[in-house]
Amino acid sequence: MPAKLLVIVGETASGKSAIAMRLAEQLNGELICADSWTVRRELNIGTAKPSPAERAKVPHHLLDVVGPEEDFTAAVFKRLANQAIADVTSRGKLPILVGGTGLYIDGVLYDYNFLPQGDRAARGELNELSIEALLARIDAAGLELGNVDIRNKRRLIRLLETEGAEPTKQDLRQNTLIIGLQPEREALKERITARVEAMLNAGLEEEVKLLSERYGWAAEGLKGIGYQEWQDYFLGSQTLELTRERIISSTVGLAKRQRTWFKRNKSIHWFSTPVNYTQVDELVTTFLNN
RNA sequence: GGCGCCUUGGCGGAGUGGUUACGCAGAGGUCUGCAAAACCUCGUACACCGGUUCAAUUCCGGUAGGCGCCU
Repeated sequence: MPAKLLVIVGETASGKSAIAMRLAEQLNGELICADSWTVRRELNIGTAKPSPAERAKVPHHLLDVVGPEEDFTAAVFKRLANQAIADVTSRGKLPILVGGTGLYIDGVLYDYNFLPQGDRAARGELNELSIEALLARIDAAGLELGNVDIRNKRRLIRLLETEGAEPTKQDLRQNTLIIGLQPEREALKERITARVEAMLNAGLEEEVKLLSERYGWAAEGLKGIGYQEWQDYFLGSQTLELTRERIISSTVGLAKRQRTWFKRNKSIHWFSTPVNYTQVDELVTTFLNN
């Protein structure tokens, strides 16, 4: 029987951090961040990374584990997250997995057997090919398309890389409680707008400028929301106002895709926001006492 | 008052006498080593009233609103 694990999921700006901090302090817990962007060093303001003050109050794991230009994958995350969970548990504390990157979370909770990693150079070459050419290669290799989306290049490339191997997953990890936060649409949009405003006031422009100069726009870390939108601005072809609008709109789009991802998970206990803490506490207490 | 031009789905913006672009926004969805990624699906709108026609958003006339010029 694996150790108890509390999980908090939800779309971006749904208020996950606040409730996670609260529960961690209340339950003597430590946070493990399941976020594909806060894992990167130097991306601080644009990723809404927990502040030094918050990190001093409650230990946060898996922040700042790779540089802005390095590769990072869901499979690596899974390994690190499992190590962190074991570590926190071994010290008698409660691990709390919190984040909005659905694939990372599911990889841990459902024990995905990530298939072999593709060769980087080969992937680059395959990327140059057309859909037709990729389909021809798949056919030549004798691979079955199955229900792979044939209009999605990445999936076709992945099929070639894995040579048609079947991925597997397990049932939900035992001793796991998943709490989901679902804000009302309009409220979320307001929260996102306010957050982007706060990022700008906190010096996002300067952060992006430094990073783009140091690593270049092609670096992985500069491709994220809150970063790539600045490229045109620095070229002088886009106003600050429009840059702001684009960041907000990308973020809203992200929230929507995250919602879609979590929606299909029937094991999540949903809470609308503002969160009713009494109900959450009740649920968590019952979980921990069983 | 006279003459001319314009009026397309939430916004922008094409176009056609019959098969009803497109972009953005919005909605729904897929998802196993790039996931803040990549990809898929969804909108019968043509100001109003008549007329011509087998058929009008598309042609003709009028009405309303907007824009411009003239007296």
